Amino acid sequence: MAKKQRVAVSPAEVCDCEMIHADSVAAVLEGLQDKALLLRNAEFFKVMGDPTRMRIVAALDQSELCVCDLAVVLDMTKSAISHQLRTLREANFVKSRRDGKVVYYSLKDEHVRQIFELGIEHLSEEA
Amino acid sequence: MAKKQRVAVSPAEVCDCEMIHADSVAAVLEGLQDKALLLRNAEFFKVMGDPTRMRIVAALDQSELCVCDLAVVLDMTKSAISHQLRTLREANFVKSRRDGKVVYYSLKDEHVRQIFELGIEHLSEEA
DNA sequence: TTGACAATTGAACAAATGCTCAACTAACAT
DNA sequence: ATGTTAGTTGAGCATTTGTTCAATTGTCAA
Repeated sequence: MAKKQRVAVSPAEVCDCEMIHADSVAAVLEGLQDKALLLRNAEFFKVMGDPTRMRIVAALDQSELCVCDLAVVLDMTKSAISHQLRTLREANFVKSRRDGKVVYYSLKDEHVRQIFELGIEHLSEEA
Repeated sequence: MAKKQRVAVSPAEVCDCEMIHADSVAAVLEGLQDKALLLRNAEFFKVMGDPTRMRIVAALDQSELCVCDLAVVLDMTKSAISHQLRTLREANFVKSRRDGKVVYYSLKDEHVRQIFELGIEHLSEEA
């Protein structure tokens, strides 16, 4: 009984429908990850969820490269690449080091490499 | 020598910069995954890269649920949920079964569960 | 058949996003 | 100092995207 009170407000007040399976809903609400954590997780996947950023990660997965090299590899302008590198940097996907006029980028950690490669693996299996 | 010809066109023609490290570029181009594969990979991550879809996946990771239940759990309208379920269905993230008026959704395979949970793990470690 | 409810769908609208272009900074060579 | 090249940045623009709202379909019960 006490458990049921976990659903604090009446469903009718917060959404446009009745609660069909009160038990399931209560159980899921109980075990569900923290909303903030899930949002951060979405944010993480979102970074990889862009064609250009995905290709940059794939390229850096092989070798450290400068912005110019990346522009050649992806066949895009330095500006476009640089904008996306900013996003990747802010999301902690890549790190950079400067040597003279040239800025070299590389993947930040195994973490990123692991997720990227797992995605590739799964797609390869499906085929 | 022959290897170098892999870069078919002059860099100046396809982007706005000179090639700084011809060797690195050639090597990366050589080993880089097929572009189409990378785009499909980006598409895959993109699906998880939305807060609502992420939360739906998290909820279904715990239990099969109907649209109404999901609406209560996420505190959103059935319509909004249904739209996102469509995206998830088309991307093969979830499957559905109908029982009378009610449609139940669940995660399609281990694949999805594995990637989702790997993301969560990594975020948890960082903290 | 009629009414009720679960779910889906399409149009519309606001917000977010990625690229281009031009201007700018940083570092080096002359 | 001046010029050159690598890289960054901000504004502008077109595209994509997520939610809302209203209308519609599907299923069951009376």
